[in-house]
This record gives sequence, C-alpha cells and structure tokens, in this order.
Amino acid sequence: MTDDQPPTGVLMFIAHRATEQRVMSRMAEVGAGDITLAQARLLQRLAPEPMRLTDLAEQTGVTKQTAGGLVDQLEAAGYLRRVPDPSDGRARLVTLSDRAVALCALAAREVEVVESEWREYLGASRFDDMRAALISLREITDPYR
Amino acid sequence: MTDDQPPTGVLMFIAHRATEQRVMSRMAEVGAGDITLAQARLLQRLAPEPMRLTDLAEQTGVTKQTAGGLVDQLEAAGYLRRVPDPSDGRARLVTLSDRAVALCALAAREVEVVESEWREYLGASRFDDMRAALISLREITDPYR
DNA sequence: CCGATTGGTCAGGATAGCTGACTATTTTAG
DNA sequence: CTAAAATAGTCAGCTATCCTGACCAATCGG
Repeated sequence: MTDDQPPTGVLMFIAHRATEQRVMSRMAEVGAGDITLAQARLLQRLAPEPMRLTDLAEQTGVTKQTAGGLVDQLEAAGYLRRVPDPSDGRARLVTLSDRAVALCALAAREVEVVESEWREYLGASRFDDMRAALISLREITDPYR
Repeated sequence: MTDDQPPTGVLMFIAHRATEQRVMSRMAEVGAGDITLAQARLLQRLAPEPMRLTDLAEQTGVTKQTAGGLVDQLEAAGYLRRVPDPSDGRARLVTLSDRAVALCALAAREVEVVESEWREYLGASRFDDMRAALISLREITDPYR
C-alpha cells in the first residue's frame, strides 16, 4: 500500500457500519429505538417468512439458546409471536407482528436510500463496478454462500 | 436491486469478516490463539507507538474502563506492560512487549496476503478501482475521519 | 497554592454470546 | 407396534465486552 489509507477490509467495515447506523437511526426515528442490533439481525431474517427457532438460529449463526433469548425480548416488546407449528407439535413458528413487518419494510427502504446516496456520490458506473466486484469477491470470502 | 444479492453494505461486511478471520486464524497458528477480537483491536492501535490508556480508549471508541479491563487481560498474558509516563506522574504508557510487536507485524503481513489474493481473483484494475471507490466513499461514511 | 482538570481505578449492571443438561415430541428401524 | 434415535426448544450457569456513576491521586493554571 503506497497510500496512507486503512486496509481494504477496514474501508469496507467503515462503510458497512455507516449503513447499519443509518438504519438503526431510522428505526429510532419511528419510535423503534428499543431494538438492538442483534435483535434487528433476527428480524431481518424473518422478514421473508416465519421460521422455526432452530432454523433462525442456524441462519443467523448463533446457538438456539441465544436466538431464543432474543426472541423472548422481541416477543415481550410486541415485535413477534411464537405460534404453534401445525406440522410439528414440538415446534413453534416465530412470526413477525404487523408492526415488525412494517419496520422491516422501512429498514429495507432506508438501505436503498443509503445505496442511492453512494451511487450519486461515486457516479453510477463506479458504484455499479464496485458492487459487481463485491459480489464477485463474495465467491471467495463468504463461508455461508 | 434486480439481482438477488444482499445489499452492498452486507457484501462489504462479508468481505471484511473474511479478512478479520484470516488474521485471527494466523494468530492462532503462531500460538496466539488466546487473543480475542477486542484485544486485537487494541493491540493494533498500539503498534505504531505506546499510548496512554485514556488516548487508547478514545481512539478505539470505548470507555477508559473498558480499555482498562482489556489492558489488564493483555498485561496478564504478557502482550504489554504499563510503564510510568516520565512526563506525567498520573499517567502510564501502555507499551507492547516484543512478542506483541512481532504479532502485529505478522497480522499486517496477513492482511497484505489477503488483499493480494483479492487482487489476483478480481484482476488488478478491478481491485484497484474497488479500493479507490471505497476510499472515496469513506469521505461520506466515516464519522471519525 | 488552591481549585479545576486529567489519568486511572473500583463497583455494579446490561447485552450477547457460549456449553451442558434436560423435557417433550416426532421419526425411524426392527 | 414399539423402542430407539433424532429433533425442537428450554433452563441454568458461565464468559466477554461493553456501559454509567462514583471516586482517588496527580498535575496544571491563575
């Protein structure tokens, strides 16, 4: 490195953190300031469809005990419910409340806003090239792909 | 987004995490598997020069109590010492041990290896363009710049 | 030289992770 | 059809990493 900038991995972290914080601020703005980062990561996974606790734990990369604790908190705060799984008496489906569905949509929209800001700042082609490079890089850096 | 890839910020996180884990694995390989991520972040800051606890805390973005605890652990494990600051009787300088200096150099080298792998995978010009875009993006995403 | 600032610690608490042990239910194999 | 194995989830207890608030000791500025 001939420049005095941090390593590329750190530069990525900086931009990633900025996105995360923008989303969390947006959540706080709409009165969901009580959601923590770990809780947000869980909610994100549930946005497409309800899921069993065990699957949720596996997808977020934590133990089911940890996931269970976070689900407890989110349930107490009214962001989700555990409903019995009709296909398996042992299991329950972790299901977003209407409010949480709305929040997830809002979060996704905020991410789009951030990306469009980046796109404007860098110029469309530089941004698209960067994104393409990151997608390509995922092939050799994502163990969960 | 017309593709089914994660948002750009998440793609960045994936690559960043890969770098971090490569460095931590390398540390484990050379017998420093006892160092945690939080400790590693502190050591990194100390690599250029010794520093007071308060400065260290500020630069790493934690309270001085937290930094103090991490320094306690690292001192017990022989990675650093607190030496009196000759210029201020209240203060002590947190100073890397020889072993820690060697580890920091090794970590920096591992980062270079990872980056050169990325460069080879993407091609030099795509990699350099991506890095340039990230450096540019830092202007609008790094609150500590 | 005395009050304000600064360097650092102590005490206590929250969050987010972990392992291990356990219950209850379902699935599978004999 | 039943006994064993696998699966869903919880309970208890531990650790690490952060936080706030209160405090002591040394230095610095007027």
